[in-house]
Amino acid sequence: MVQKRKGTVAKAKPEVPAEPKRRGRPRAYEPDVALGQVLAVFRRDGYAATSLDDLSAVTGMNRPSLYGAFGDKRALYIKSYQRYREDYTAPMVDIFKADIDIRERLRRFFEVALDIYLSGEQPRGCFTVMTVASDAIADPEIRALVHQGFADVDDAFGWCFRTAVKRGELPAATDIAVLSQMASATLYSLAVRARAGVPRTELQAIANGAVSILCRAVA
Amino acid sequence: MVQKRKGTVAKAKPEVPAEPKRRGRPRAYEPDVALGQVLAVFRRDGYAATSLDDLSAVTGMNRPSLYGAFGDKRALYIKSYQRYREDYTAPMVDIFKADIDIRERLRRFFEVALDIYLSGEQPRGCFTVMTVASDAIADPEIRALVHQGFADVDDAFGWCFRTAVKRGELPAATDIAVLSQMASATLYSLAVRARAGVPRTELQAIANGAVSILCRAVA
DNA sequence: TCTTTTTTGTACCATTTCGCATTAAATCCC
DNA sequence: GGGATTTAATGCGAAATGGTACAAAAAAGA
Repeated sequence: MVQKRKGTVAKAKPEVPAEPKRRGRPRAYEPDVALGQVLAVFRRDGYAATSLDDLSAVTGMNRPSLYGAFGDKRALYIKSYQRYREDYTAPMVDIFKADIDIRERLRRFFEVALDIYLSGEQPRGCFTVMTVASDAIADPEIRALVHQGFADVDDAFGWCFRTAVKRGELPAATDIAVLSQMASATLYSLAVRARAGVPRTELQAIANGAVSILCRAVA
Repeated sequence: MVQKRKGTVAKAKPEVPAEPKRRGRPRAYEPDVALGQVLAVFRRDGYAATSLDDLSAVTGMNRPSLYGAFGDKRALYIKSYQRYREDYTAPMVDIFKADIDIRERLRRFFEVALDIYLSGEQPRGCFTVMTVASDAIADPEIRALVHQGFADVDDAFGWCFRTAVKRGELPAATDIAVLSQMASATLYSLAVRARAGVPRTELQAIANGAVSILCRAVA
């Protein structure tokens, strides 16, 4: 039971942006928390291997509540995917804001990625890769999300390399598109190897090697 | 019905290495063919989303026959994985034997990979990546196969770069391990994007870009 | 022809899965 | 307090799933 404040000083403190004093029986769960738990299971087992009972168990919600709150399994997966993306854009934005050179920026980028991929007791990898590798990729809406994910990552790296060129860290003739896709490739490779159980030190070595190749001066 | 020769000139021509005139009712299927069909379904839908009924349907074998021939679903998956690896080592070996420079060798490597990843009416991607991204990766034996797959690919690229150094195409100081892992990363990236529906021309551009980065002379 | 051997094909079982219908509970508004 | 409203909880039902038992079929060998 989570009850937050009981109608004492309600007026002065809005807390959450909108809490319009709902009418009926109060929810026994926090939608955000539940979705986070759902995401964790999807990340562990993938789309097909996850049953609604699994999600019911992990959230403590029974199936009808789950259904009422989020919709069917497909809707739950899509919401989980969006949640995943939201969760991990914040730490990435920090890296963009930092006044650092391209090597350090890439290093931090891969470091955060490894945090994500290795989270949990068992390494989870990347939700996007898991989605692509599942039968869920046959779904047009999900495929569109994945494509957006690709583009966002490519663009993020593109910004990094473009900024590096502006700062004079890389030559003007740098092929930004190619480097970005190579950096993205490194990311997917880390995701795959991480989920397969490759230890973090080894993954860091791969990331470091990638940085040195991607940032070395051309002849 | 496939019957090959009936006891006419059996002695002179062994055809298949061992066909010891089996005793009971003849099989109504060709194990190799069936396993190929099983592989195709696993590649399309992944481990969890594939049911024994699906496999029964595609092979034309009923479930008990399937079970008797290959074992349970897990055994079927492992055998499919091994079959996948076997199927695609031959074309790779050809690339090793060819007397070509590193750029051409990598180009062909990625070309064959794209043939694999884009095979079928719907792009299938890489079995290894699909396995990693599924819940099957929790299985130690399957995980061992995946790790072997990683190592084999890294080693194959390693041989390519080592040979290139020997041939004077790359400087002696080349970090072969790093380049190999980058090439592997490119491969996984192609696999992921291919399965997500990225068109071949775009994938080829990525591959070409990777080749130019991996083979450019250092400063 | 009759037995033995191997596979096929049908049927079955226990469990899981998804989805929904219905009832019980908890809160707000009057 | 009484109705309205929203959610929780139980449970049903139809279909799918993995796996197996058992009898029929098709071949070889005696």
